[in-house]
Amino acid sequence: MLSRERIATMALALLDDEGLETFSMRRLARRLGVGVMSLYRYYPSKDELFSELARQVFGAAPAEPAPGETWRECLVGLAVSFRRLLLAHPNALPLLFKHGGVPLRGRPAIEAMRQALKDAGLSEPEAADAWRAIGAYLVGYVTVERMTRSGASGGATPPPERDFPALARIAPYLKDSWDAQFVASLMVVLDGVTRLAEAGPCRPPVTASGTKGARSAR
Amino acid sequence: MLSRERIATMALALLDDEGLETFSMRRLARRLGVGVMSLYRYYPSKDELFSELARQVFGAAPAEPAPGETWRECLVGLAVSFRRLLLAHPNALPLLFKHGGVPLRGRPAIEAMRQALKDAGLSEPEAADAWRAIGAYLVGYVTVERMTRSGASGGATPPPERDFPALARIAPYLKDSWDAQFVASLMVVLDGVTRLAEAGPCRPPVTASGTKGARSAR
DNA sequence: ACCTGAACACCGTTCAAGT
DNA sequence: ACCTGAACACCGTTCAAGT
Repeated sequence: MLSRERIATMALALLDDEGLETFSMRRLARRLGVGVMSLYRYYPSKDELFSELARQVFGAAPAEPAPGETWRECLVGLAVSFRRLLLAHPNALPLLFKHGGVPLRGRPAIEAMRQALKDAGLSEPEAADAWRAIGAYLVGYVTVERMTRSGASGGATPPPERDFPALARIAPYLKDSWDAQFVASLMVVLDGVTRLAEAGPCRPPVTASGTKGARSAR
Repeated sequence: MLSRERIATMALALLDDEGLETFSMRRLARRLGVGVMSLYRYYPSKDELFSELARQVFGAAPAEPAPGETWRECLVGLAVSFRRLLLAHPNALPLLFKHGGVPLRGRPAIEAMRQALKDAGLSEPEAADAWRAIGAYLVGYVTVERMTRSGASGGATPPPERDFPALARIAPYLKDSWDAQFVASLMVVLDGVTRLAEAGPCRPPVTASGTKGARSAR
């Protein structure tokens, strides 16, 4: 018996196994042992199915900030969680963008991140700048990581799925260099946030003088 | 008369006009007024053609650092240039990753960036962390920008192609909010680099204590 | 209610010709 | 030398049936 859930589950498995490029409704149907058209009773199109997958992969309940954390610890925790979420199904990463109907803005983890920035003492516009810096870093790092790690495309790169403890012992996790470098470079970004915070809430906005020397591209 | 160049030029035009999703060898051939198979005399496969396009789009001569710039000005200039390069052909951005044979590492702009970081007083490993932070920020920001700007997919989003002067007057450029926010958040990252530089060359590496409180994703 | 085969308008690419 | 049509093994999706 077919169902939306059974289809979505198998679709995610197929995506993890074979990659986005070779995914097709016909292959999915073959795996489920049904005719292609049966799928269309449950999802009106491939796009709708992909939207569901995006929701399932990236809509996972985000980590709750632990009480008593500094804003920095909170941001590191959220960033690490987010990266693990993205890497859990590496082949689904492009779906985050194409089917971006995922409500990123309202999600608790995102709000927790904004709150952490406010706790750091940033004004509203400063927090927005910091938020974009961190968000772009996250997306960019994982994108580059996915594309660089073990060849250019496709192959299922099983993520380090083991749970790492909620408390301090993540040193072994840091042995893997991708993980370590992710955190190390994140520190650079967070140092920038620290500097913003230290400059106080009345820091003047960025002016043209700060961008002197920008040059045309070609 | 067909040629590698004529095919590549038309392919880029087709890509800019209609997006990556709907690009096909058959459509390209129709646009050139030839049979599909003629294309295969010049490019052995669609993948090879795409590699050529990636080289053409992202291999453009990068901006030279102006003499007398501070490292910060240099980095801002390079980042802005790189973003404009990526946005010049937004539909080609995915090619940068899929056909990443593009020699990013050896390119002058990249080396200039590394040099700017050394000028800031960073040690070799510090420069590597800072480099990854900036690089991930660039890729992430442009990726998010591309996916958010004017709907989810496809449509040709003509970039602001006007040349802006090499000297200070880039204030009008900053009127567009994507541009302004790109620079503003880049400042946060660069503030982090400044902090690294101020801490001196002997700053201890990131330790597990800095990542206390990281939590599992689900 | 639930599933499906045939058909349509597409793909990328091979191969054996055409000029 | 340069180009090509027919053919193969694929796509997503519509539509009119089958059970």
